[in-house]
Amino acid sequence: MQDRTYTADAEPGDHVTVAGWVHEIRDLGGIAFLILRDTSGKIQIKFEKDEMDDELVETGLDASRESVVKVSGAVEEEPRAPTGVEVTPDAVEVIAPADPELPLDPSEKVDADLSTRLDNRTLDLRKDDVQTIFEIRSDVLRAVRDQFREFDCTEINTPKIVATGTEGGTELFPITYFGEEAFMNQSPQLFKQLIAGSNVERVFEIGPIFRAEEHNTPRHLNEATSIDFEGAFCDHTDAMDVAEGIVKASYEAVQENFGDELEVLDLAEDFEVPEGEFPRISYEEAIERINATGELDEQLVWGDDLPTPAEEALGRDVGGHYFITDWPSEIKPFYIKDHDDDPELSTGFDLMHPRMELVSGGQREHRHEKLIEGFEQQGLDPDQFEYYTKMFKYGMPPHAGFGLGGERLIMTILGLDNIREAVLFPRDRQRLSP
RNA sequence: GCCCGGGUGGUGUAGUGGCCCAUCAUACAACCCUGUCACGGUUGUGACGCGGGUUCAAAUCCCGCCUCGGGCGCCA
Repeated sequence: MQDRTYTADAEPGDHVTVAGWVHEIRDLGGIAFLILRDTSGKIQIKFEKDEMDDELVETGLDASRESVVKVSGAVEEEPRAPTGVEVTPDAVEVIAPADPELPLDPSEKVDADLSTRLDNRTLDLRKDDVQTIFEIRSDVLRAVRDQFREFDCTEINTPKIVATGTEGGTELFPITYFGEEAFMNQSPQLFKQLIAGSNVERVFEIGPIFRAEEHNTPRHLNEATSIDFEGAFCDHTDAMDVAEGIVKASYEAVQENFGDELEVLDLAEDFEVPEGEFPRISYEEAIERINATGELDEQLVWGDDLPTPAEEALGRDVGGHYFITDWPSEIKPFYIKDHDDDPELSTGFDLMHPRMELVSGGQREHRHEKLIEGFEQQGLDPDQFEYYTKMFKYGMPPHAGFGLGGERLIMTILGLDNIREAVLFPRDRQRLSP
């Protein structure tokens, strides 16, 4: 439709053809208004019954809500119209009628449950705030890519069908690959390391990860988008700098490109760009601070993983993004390097938002013998990972990286209650369709 | 995987054994209304997740199943 004008571009004095959905019809008697909605916004179409062709009026006013219509007419300035302009139609065509019984209400007079919304995502996305979530998601991913390029990174794509997992076989979705057992990849971890070890050196990937865990929470998905970084000749502090830069660039993009929308929409009321450097708190200090809050029933001791209430208590105490560094080696995976001067301490770090963990990263073990030892210590068979370990025999530089949960980033930026709000078609324990 | 709490018109809800051929909002239909902007008014349409049980009587109590939400563990 080359002759179609977006509703937002209709200027007084123009004769336009607009096309979109019937948002609402308000019939006042002698005069009636049809509100037509497209991706750019809404515009009012005026029907004066006594002064206009009966058939045209009937076609326009008989259209059910959410039908797709095409309207041609003169655009006039009209202070009484919601957008200051309205169209007096000379032609109306219903292109695709909608069943009057809608599975949810896109005009948002009545809320729908999340599961009803996800079952009818097309209609759900016709709401301004829902559409804006995904416009923002798109822009955040653009900003993330731009920022990685600032950091001299090359974007890569690694396989999602793999022969072995990253950390064993328990959380993987098994599939059949030409009669052989294979899995959906839970993380690009091993592949991105193999590329960082080439002279590409610094890489990032934005792609899906698959986890077969049967959790059912507002912050977990079985298919998620991972934002991964890996850099040769980087240590864990460099990786933290990159993670911090990526998160801040995301907030800045939202502020710059969607600041006005956030003001208007019922979305992200508490939005603010994080200021200053993210504090880097050692695991040991984190435990002390959590215990000092007195919010936990039991005191934490060295070696404990941090349970959800502990993370929340520390989040309230810190009041913004922060890193937890220097985790005990035993609770971090085999590919994370220990500190040279203390093998009990790892270079692993997490980047936390007060609500939840966003990033997990660290410096990697690049020494072949140590890597093999690590496999054995975690009860994994190094032979199964030979495609990975053998490349550590041919000059693997020190390197570091992280994985950032893409949906968690969007969720925390916008203050969404449920991570499913940040995915068009989420995959969770119960949902495989649509 | 474990532990809680739910499923009532198209949508969102009220309703803890009879007072309910089930409330309200929205939607839809009809009528009235010439400037609405969540238009307003009147009338009407439309529902107790599935199966079994208890009872004179079940949306309501019990059992099983399906399904949704939340918490925990673990994670991004």
